[in-house]
Amino acid sequence: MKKQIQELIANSLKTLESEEIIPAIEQPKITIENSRDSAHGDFASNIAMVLAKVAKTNPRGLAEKIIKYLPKSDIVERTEIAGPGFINFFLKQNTHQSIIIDILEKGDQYGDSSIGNNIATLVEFVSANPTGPLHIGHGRGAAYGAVVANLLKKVSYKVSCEYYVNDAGRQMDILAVSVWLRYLQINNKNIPFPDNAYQGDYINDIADSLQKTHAEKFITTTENLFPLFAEEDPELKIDGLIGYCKDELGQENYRIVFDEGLNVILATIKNDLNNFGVEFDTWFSERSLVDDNTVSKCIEKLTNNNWIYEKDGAQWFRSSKLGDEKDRVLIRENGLATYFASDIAYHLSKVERGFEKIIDIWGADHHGYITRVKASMQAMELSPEKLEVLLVQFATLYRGKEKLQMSTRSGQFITLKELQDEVGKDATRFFYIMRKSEQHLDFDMELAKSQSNDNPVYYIQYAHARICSVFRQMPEKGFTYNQEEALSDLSVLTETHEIKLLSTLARYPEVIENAALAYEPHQLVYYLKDVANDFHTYYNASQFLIEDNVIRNARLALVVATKQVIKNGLSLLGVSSPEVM
RNA sequence: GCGCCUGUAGCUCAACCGGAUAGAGCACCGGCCUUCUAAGCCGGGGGUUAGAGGUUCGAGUCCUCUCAGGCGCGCCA
Repeated sequence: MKKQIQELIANSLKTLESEEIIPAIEQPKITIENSRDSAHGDFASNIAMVLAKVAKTNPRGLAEKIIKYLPKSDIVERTEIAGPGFINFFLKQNTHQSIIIDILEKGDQYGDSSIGNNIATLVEFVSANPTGPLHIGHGRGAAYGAVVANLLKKVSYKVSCEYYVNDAGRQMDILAVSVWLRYLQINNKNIPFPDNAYQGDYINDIADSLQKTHAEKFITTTENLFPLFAEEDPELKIDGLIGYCKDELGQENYRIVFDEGLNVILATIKNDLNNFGVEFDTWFSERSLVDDNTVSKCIEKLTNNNWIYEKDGAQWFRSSKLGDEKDRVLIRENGLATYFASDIAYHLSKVERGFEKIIDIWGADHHGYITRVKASMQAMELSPEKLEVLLVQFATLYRGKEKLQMSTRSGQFITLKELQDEVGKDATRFFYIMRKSEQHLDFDMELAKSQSNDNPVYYIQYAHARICSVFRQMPEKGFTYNQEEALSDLSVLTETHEIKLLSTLARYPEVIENAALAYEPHQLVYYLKDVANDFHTYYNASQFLIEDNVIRNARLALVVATKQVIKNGLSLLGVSSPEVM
């Protein structure tokens, strides 16, 4: 509808120019707003104020001329000049009412848009290290990423969701050592366990299952193990243990222990995400980038193009030439590639797999990382503008006023699963995305539980359930609903609350498009609150199940359309639309 | 110290590429259930949009500075 009004104005301006009433001017984009106040009509444009200066006239005068030359329209009832020079558009009532027909025809597809043009898009999110179960911070990224992906799909981006599995690197070695030490402890209680190894009970579980499947296969002599615990620097201590573990077990057995930890934890993660309603198309292994030489190819290419130099025994990438604060190490003195090196290869892979739009969703603590990844894409000639990095602030967990410190290594954290079990899936997902993603989120579990009845998610779901209830009661009360007849005579929907609800429903496609293009699920959340509010108000003001056939049918059609929009919106958020509450 | 982000009602947050009188929820006060679910609706109080300048027809929104908070500044990931 906005587009139609835009065209009307564009036409008028063209006429004004050709009639030489105003000079030929370069036109800015004509913006049309939804009026906040119904006294200002349905839509408003500020075009007269924007163009007044270049047209060398005053805004109200220009507005008058624009209105005079507006082409006739089927949808506009009248226009008005208001305030400093706004042009307000009042729509004909049947324009409002016809949205019901549109909604009921399109059903689940109402709100779809083609603006994404089937552009191949990769959304990578969560990607937590598989060193433990997902905690509450990951949950926010999971909910956010899933909804962003849903929104983009709705507006015709061809979306693939991916989880990058960091199955290489030191953290994973620490995990393997943690498992191995717990395994050894099963047979020898005297073996110590370092503070900075992974403490969680799940490590014991993995060790137990290792014991069950492989019995005593990984038990080695431990005489040389004990002295390693004497090392004072905890990081050196754990590195010493890693080295010892690798040497004692040998490559093959070390891999078995390592993979047991990886696979068990990854399975837990997958399971928790599925239960949370978050699914991935691909699970991309970091190790695979090393194994298939993508990493080394990248290093080679960068070296050939003089993006790499050697200093202090390490290989450095000249990121400072591309906007970064300093150069970054790709290959360490000890010969191992850094995480950043893998990431360069990973982004090469993303481009090589044909993705035109690459969305990375990271925790906000990684924001300093953006410049160097873009720099690396530049150096790799990979069009860094394809990459869009979205940051999600961490959620801080509270129990009442008590802030819960969390760290994966210490094993003290509330998992996503526990949160979901306690708060419920719908409320958890809704809570996570009802705020702008770059805002801090204080997730108070006490509050989330105790106030669960006041949670806005129920407000919206309640509207849906109420509508379902109306239709359950209908036959009991001896009424019928004839949709065909309803759609042929919607003109009886003229009450204030009806018009309000109709115009809110008409906004849905625009909301989806805006929310998708801005990667802002919370826009949809706020919109759905509006829909629910308009409906509840209407519900309290008007009776739907009444004798008058024409009015009853028309009202029920409006109510069905409302139900459809709520269901479409909630399903994008991954929240259920209950029929009974 | 440098860089990025944030600062809106008592609390938690909105405000559609700069638009009209800055809006909701919670909390507080007052109304509405012989009528489709009161998990609801209606009304009321509550603001110098952290502060000071600037840009223009017009600023919560853009620019500069100050203050306050968060995050980042590894041959960790």
